[in-house]
Amino acid sequence: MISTKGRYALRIMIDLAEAKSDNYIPLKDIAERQEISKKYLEIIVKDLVKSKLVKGSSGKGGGYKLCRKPDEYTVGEILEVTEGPFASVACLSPGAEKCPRAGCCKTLPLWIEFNGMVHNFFFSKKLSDLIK
Amino acid sequence: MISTKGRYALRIMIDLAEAKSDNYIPLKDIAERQEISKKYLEIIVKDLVKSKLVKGSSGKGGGYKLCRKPDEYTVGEILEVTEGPFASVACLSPGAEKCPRAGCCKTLPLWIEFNGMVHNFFFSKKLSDLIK
DNA sequence: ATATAAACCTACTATGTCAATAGGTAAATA
DNA sequence: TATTTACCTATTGACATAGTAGGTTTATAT
Repeated sequence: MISTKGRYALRIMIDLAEAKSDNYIPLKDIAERQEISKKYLEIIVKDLVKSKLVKGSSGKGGGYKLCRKPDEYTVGEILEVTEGPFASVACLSPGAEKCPRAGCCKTLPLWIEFNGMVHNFFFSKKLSDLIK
Repeated sequence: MISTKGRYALRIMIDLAEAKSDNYIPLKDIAERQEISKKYLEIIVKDLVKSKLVKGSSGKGGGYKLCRKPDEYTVGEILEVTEGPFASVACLSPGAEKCPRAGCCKTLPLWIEFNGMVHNFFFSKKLSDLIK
């Protein structure tokens, strides 16, 4: 289940990618266009800034803009920044204590295969694929 | 993220599918083999019984057994019974109030495509594929 | 008949995550 | 210097997850 954080992050990125000018776009404008609380978007955009997906500029005339061209972002990296790494089951999440049953687990190969498929899906989609 | 309920349900089904005899298998045995609390498995197996995936028999000599052959179950139906329907985002879950932005949402096609892929993955895998 | 072993049933609980809200401070521009 | 914007810390209500606890009913073996 993709949470609102990831989905809203993607919408922020799309909104920025669709901007005609090279100016910084205030979050207030994005919030209005996307009909999402600006306060909540602040939390999300902070993750995007921290991960160098967007850059912010304070003060009058400030806002946010992309750091790269839309075809240089994958959907996967945008989602991972806000949702954490893709892991369909707990035992596959990075930093999980290794399961003592891993050697004999009949379901593990299924989760690994699923995880790989999900990863591949999102990392082969680009931000530019979602525009227009 | 697949929760323990779905994962344990799958392990119960695999355990039953691997039983040599046609006898009912007590949950106590499954719990010991799988190293999962029997009490918790009771909750999960109840869903499996309710959905006619397994049948139970009370009393001495009782337990659980499959209702069909292992190749007649899909992994998808087992997971859905315990986890609820697959829905990668809230707006695609059955019974969700329809989103007013659906018409112009740039991300919706992505979620629909992803959802379809996940659904197809799990419903084309059979229980018998996980054995041995 | 009766002891036993099993399913079946209802309720409770601790913990954590999600989806925000609230109220500020710092920075840059007009 | 007023205004606009990003940036920061803390808090909250609701819900889901992952169980635990203790009992009742049902069927079999002796």
